[in-house]
Amino acid sequence: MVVYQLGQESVDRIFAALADATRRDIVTRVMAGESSVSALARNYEMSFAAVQKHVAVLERARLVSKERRGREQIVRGDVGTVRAAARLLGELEELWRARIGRIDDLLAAPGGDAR
Amino acid sequence: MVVYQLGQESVDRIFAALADATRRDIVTRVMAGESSVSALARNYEMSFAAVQKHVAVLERARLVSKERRGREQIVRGDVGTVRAAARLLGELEELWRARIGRIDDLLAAPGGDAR
DNA sequence: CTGATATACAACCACAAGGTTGTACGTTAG
DNA sequence: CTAACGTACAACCTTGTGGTTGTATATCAG
Repeated sequence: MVVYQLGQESVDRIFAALADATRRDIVTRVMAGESSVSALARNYEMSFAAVQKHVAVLERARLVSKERRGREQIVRGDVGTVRAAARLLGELEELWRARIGRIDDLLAAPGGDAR
Repeated sequence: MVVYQLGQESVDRIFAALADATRRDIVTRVMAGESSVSALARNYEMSFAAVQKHVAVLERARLVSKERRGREQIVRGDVGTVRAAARLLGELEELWRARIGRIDDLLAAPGGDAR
């Protein structure tokens, strides 16, 4: 399995890409099954060009990839990037858990102020 | 345990808030241990007002909460929101897994094209 | 070849984001 | 009381974002 090592700008792009309901919907669709850009566009009430831009944002964030098939571009979801993002959130949870652990330790120490 | 049910705008705010390295750093710090806004501000090379704005963005996204303590505002991380975001990403992974499962089924069916 | 389809991309617009400085006000230290 | 500290917020500026329309190009059907 490929392990993703992400720079700050990559993380910026991933979360920024996910901060739009249309783009989250696109990712949802292509994770469930690949689709051409025009087929995706038919699902939304905006112009084809707008959808094309959304796909481009997702592509820059590596949340999806495109592959040309004849005159169509087939869009696929990239689960590795999703997992990388989920792992970052998991690390935040871990920090929180560690803090709770320390608080428990403090409460358990009768003298307190254990430096 | 409280289960978070998020509207689209809430999800927008959460991911948008996480799409900035300074804000991710703030969340990281307050998950590890609470801190006043001014103490946070000392870690960055921007103005106090800028950090204050970042905290406000995180607060609107419910990634952190503030509590006044004397003249200071104490910032704390909200692990529930982080978990809610992680769960959304988990659902995307789940869609992907389901798709892989279906592809396996197709490959396993000798006749193919089972409509 | 012709016409419809799928895409790419530039130009434009309105508005939000991320930063600054300046001002005001409540709280704590001396 | 006074001064310093911590915060809040408004005004402003520059850049980015999300949409539009228009034009160009490549592929497929007949």
